[in-house]
Amino acid sequence: MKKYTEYKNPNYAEIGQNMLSYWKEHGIFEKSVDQKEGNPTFTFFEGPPSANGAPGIHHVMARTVKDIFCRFKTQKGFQVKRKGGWDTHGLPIELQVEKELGITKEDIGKKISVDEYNKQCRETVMRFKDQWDDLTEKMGYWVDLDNPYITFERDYIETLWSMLKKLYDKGLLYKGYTIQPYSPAAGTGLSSHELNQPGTYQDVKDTSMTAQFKVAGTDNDYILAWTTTPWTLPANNGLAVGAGVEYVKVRTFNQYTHLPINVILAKDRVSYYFNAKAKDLKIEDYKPGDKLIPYEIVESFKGRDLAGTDYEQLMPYVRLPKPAFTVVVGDFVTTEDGTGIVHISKTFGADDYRTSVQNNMPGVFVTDEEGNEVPIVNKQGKYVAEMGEFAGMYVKNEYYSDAEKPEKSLDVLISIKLKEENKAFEVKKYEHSYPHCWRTDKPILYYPLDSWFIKTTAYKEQLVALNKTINWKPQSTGEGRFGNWLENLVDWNLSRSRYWGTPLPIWMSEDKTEEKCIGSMDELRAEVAKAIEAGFMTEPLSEDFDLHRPYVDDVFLVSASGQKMTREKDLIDVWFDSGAMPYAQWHYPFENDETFEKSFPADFIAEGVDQTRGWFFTLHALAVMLHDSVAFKNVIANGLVLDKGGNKMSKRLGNAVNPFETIAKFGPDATRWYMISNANPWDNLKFDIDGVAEVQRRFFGTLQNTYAFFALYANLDGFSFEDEPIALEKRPESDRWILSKLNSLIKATEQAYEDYEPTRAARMIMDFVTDEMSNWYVRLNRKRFWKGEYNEDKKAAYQTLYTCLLNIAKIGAPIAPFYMDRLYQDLNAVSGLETAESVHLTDYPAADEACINAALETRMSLAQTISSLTHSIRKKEKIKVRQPLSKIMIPVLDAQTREYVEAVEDLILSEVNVKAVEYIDDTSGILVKKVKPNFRSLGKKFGPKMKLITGQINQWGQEEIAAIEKHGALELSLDGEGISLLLEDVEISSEDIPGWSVASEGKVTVALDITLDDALRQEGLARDVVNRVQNLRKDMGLDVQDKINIQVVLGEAFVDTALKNNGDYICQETQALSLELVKTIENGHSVEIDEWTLEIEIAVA
RNA sequence: GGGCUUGUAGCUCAGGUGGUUAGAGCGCUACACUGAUAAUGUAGAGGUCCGUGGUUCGAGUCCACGCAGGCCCA
Repeated sequence: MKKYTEYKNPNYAEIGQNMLSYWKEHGIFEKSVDQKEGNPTFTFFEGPPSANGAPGIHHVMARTVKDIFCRFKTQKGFQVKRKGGWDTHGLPIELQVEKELGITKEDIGKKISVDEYNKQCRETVMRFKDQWDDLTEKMGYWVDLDNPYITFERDYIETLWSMLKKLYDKGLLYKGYTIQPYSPAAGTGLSSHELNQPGTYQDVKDTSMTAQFKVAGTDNDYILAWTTTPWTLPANNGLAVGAGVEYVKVRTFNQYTHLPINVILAKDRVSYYFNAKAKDLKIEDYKPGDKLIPYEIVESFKGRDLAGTDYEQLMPYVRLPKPAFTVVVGDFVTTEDGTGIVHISKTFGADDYRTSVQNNMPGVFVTDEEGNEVPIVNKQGKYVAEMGEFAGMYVKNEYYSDAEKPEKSLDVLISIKLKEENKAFEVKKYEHSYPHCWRTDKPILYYPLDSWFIKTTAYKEQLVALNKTINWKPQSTGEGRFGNWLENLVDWNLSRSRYWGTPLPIWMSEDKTEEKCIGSMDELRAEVAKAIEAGFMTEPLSEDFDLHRPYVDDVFLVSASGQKMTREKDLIDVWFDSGAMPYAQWHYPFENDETFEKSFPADFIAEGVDQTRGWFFTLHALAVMLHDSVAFKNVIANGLVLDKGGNKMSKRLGNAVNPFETIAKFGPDATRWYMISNANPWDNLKFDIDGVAEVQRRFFGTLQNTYAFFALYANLDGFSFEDEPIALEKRPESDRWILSKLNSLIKATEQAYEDYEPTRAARMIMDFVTDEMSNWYVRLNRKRFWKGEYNEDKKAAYQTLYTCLLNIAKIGAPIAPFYMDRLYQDLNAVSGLETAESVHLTDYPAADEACINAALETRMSLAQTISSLTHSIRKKEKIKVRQPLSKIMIPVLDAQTREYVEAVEDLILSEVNVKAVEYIDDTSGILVKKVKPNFRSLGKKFGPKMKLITGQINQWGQEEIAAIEKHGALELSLDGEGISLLLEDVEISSEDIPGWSVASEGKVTVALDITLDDALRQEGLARDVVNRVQNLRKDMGLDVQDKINIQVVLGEAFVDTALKNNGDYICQETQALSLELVKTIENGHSVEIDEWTLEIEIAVA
C-alpha cells in the first residue's frame, strides 16, 4: 500500500531543487511542448536579456509574469514554444570592455585593434550567461535555452540586413542631420537610454547671459535674449518670439556701461529684469553708477509684429548672408524664464535647428581641412581656429584637466567681452539641472551629427491604428504613454558611431551620389565579385565571413558608374536588433518560413514598462512597416521592483535584493507567489523580504498543513481514492459547500488568467486555501477524518479534500510550479487517478457547474457569520467554548433565512458548542424590528426629496414596519402629495432582544442563552477532562490510534457524577476502552480543572 | 516643462456603475483552542480615504486646481 508522503519540516527550497531535477530527468518542459504538437499555438516572444551583467530580483519578477501565462496556456491545450534569446550588442557592453581594458573610445583602432576589441566584446557579453541560466532554472522559468537566438550571430544579422534593405527599397531609410546629445569627453553621441542613467542630470551653476542684439538701423534699440550657454552666442543666427506674446520696448540704461538703451522683451518678464522700486525714478535723473536704474515702457507690440525684424550679428566671427539675424516666430517660446525671446543657434539646439530650417536661415558653420561644413565647436569640444582670441578653448571648463583649467571659463570671457562692448544686459550665475555624460561625468553638448533615419512618421497612422487593437496591461500604458507618444512620433534615429553592433549595410560612392543597400550574404558576395573585377577587392569573402566591424569596413564595392564604394561607418541602434527578433530568431526570410508564419504575431509578450519606447516600440514599428500587422496581441508592461522603502534598488545604495539568496532561503514558489500576489505586475512592487516569509508561512504553510492533515489520516485509513466518487447529493452540506466554492474558484481563476490578471488569480487561490478550505472546511470537519470507522461519510470527506487539493495544485501551478507539482504528484502517487508525469502536463480543470450552488454558498456564509457572532458573545460573557450552552436564538425575518440557517444548523452548533437553535419569528412576540431607508433605491426614485422621506421612515414604529411587510408597499404623504414606498425601499432588521446577550452584524442577529444547569456544567467538565487526557496522551507519546484505559480517583460527588454521565463521551473522544472511578491509583497525574483537582491514570490498552 | 501613474490603518494592499457603519492580511494587545500543535481560532485598538474647491439629496468613488512619490520623455 502506497502512502502519501509526509513531511516533517517541509523545506520549500529543497522541494524546488528536487522538482527541478525531476523535470530535467524526465524532460517535462520538452514534453509540455512536444505533447502539444498539432494543437493550436500560443506564441510568446522572449525579450532578450543581456548577459553582460548579473541578473537581479526584478528579472525574477518579469520572468515570473512571462512564465505564468505560458504555463497556463499550455494547460489550456496550446502548444507554447518559447525560444530564448540573448541581446549581445550595444554601448553598455562596449563601455564595460573599455573600463576593464582601461581604454577610451579614441584608443580603439590605436592602442587596441578593432578586431581585438570586438573579440573582447563578444566574450564579455556572455560573461554572466551561467548565472542567468542558473537563475532561469532555479526560478522555474521555462524557456528554451538550448536553441536561443543570439543577436551577434551572422544569420541574425543577415535577417536585420534584409529588413533594412526592405525599408531602404520602400524609401524609408534616409540620411539626415540632427542635433543630438553628444559627449565630447567620450567622443560619442549619446542615446536617450544613456541620458537616463541615474545621476545623469546634475544641478550645476552656469554663467547665464542676457545679451543685447542691436536692431538694424537703430541707434540704441536692442532685443534681449537669455542663454545659459554664452559660448553658443557666436553661433547665433536668429531670434525667436512667441506669435501671440506681448512685448514691450523699455527705455533704460545698461548697468555695465551706463549708456542709454531701449530694450525689447516680453511684457511678462519686465518685473523680473527691472526693480519695481525704480519705477517712479525719472530717466533724466539717472547718474552712471546709480544702483537703481530707472526704466520706462515706451512701446508695446505682439510677437508676430516683431517677426521679420533684422538685427546686427552679436559676435561676428563668421559672417552669414541674410536671412540670418532675423526675428522669427517659434512655437516653443514661453515667458516662463529669460526674456521671452529665444536665442537661436542652428548648430546647438534641436528646436533651433528645426526653426532655422523652417525659416530658411543659415547657421554658423566653418569649413574644416577636409572641406566639410562643421560648427564652431569641434568634436573635442573646442572652439575652432576661426574664433579669434578664443580659438582652441574648450567650451566647458569641465573638459579641461585640472592642471590646464583656466581661471576664467569661456562663458566668463565672453561675458566680459560683451559687457565691455555694451552687448550684455545682465550676467549672473544660474543654477539648473543639466545632463551629464554618465561615463565621463562631464556635461554633454547638443551637437549636430549626421545620422541615418527610418521614416517611421510615414507610417504614423497605421502605427496608431494598429496599436488600438493591442490589449495592453495596463491599458493606460498603451493608450497614454505609448499611444500619445505615437501621436507625436519622430523618425527613428538608427545611427550609432560605435564598434560593437550591427553594421549599417549601406555603401556609398566617394562623391556621395551613389548608394547601395545590401540585403543578404549572397548579395554581398555578388557585389564583392563585381568589386574584384573592378579591382577594388582582391579576393572573395571567406565562408565564415564576420559581418562585424572591422571586417565589414574592409569590404569595398563598385558603383554602377564604376566608382569605389565604402560602407557608411554607422552601426544601427541595438533596439533594431531586438525589435527584429520575431524574424531574425528564425533567420527569416532565408529559412523557416513556415515556422515564422505560425508564430507571428505573438499572442503575448511581457517586459518592463521602461521598454515601452524601446522594445515594445521597435517590435511594433517593424511589424507595422514591414508586415502591416501588430507584432503582439497582448502585452504586460510590468513596473519596477523597488526596495521595501520604495527606493530604487541599486548596488550603490546596497539595497539590491539577491535573487539567488532569496530563492535559496524561501524557495522559488514563495518568491514568485509573493511577487504576483502583493501588487499587480504593472504597479511598482515594494519588495519586502518579510513579505516573502509571510506568503510562505500563511499560504504555503497553510496549504502544506492541510495536505499534512489529509495525508496523516488518509494513510491511517488507507484511503487511495479507490472507490468511485461519491455522488454529490450523498455528501454532507459542508462537502458540497467546499466543492461549490472550489468550482467557483476554478472558473474565476481561469477568467483571471485569460484576462492577464495574475494577481487576481493568486489572491483568490490564497483566500480559498486559507479561509475556506483550511479555516472553515478542515476545522469543522476534523472529526470526520479521525473519528470512527472508515465509512461512507469518512470517504466523502477524504474524497472532497483530495479533490480540493488536487485542483489547487492545477490552478496554482502556473504561479508556483514547483510546489504545486510536488503536491500533484504526492496525491497522484497514491491514488493513481491521473497518469500525467507532472501537473504541467495536465489540463486546466474545467469548472463543474453542477457543483456550483449560490444558495449553498450563501447559507454557509450565514453559518460563518452566526458562529462568529456567537463566539464574540461568549468572549464578552467570558464563557469558554468548551462549556456547552443550551441554545442560541436567531430572529428570522423571512422564511428563506430560516430555511438557510436550518440547513447549516448542525455546523453552527458544533462550531460554537451549543445544543440548539431557536428561531424567533413574528409569532414569538418578542421580536422587535427596526427599519432603515435604502438610500440607493430611494435616491434613484426621489432624488432631492429623499431627506424628507428618510426622516419619516426613521420615525416608523412596529405598526408601519408590519404594514409594509404585509402589503409590500406603504402610502406616504409628502408635502401633501401621495407617494408609495415599496418593501425594497427599506431595509428591515431585528432590534436587539431585551434581556439577552446579543450581537449583530448586518441583518443577522444572534442571542445567546447563557444560563447553566448542572448537566451543562458536568458536560463542560467532561470536555475539560477530555482535553487533559488528550494532553496526557500526547505527553506519553502515544500514537493517534493507540487505545487506552483511564482511571480516575473518586472525589467530589459533582465531579464523579460528571464523569459517570459523560463516560461514553470521554472514552469516544480519547480512544479509551474504559473509564473507571477508583479509590486509589499508582501512577496518577494531578490535573487542575477550574476549582477541582483530579487524579488520573492512563494505561495503554 | 510634457505624458502616464500612485497616494485608503504602523506596513502591504482590496474597495463594479456615487448610497450614509471604508475592508483584508501582517504587526500590536487580550483571550481562547490544544489529536492540523514550531499549527489554529476569536475579539480589540488603530483611518482628516494626500490637500483645497466644485457637482450632487449624498463623494474614498465624478470634475477642477494643487501637493508628494514613481516611470518615461523633453
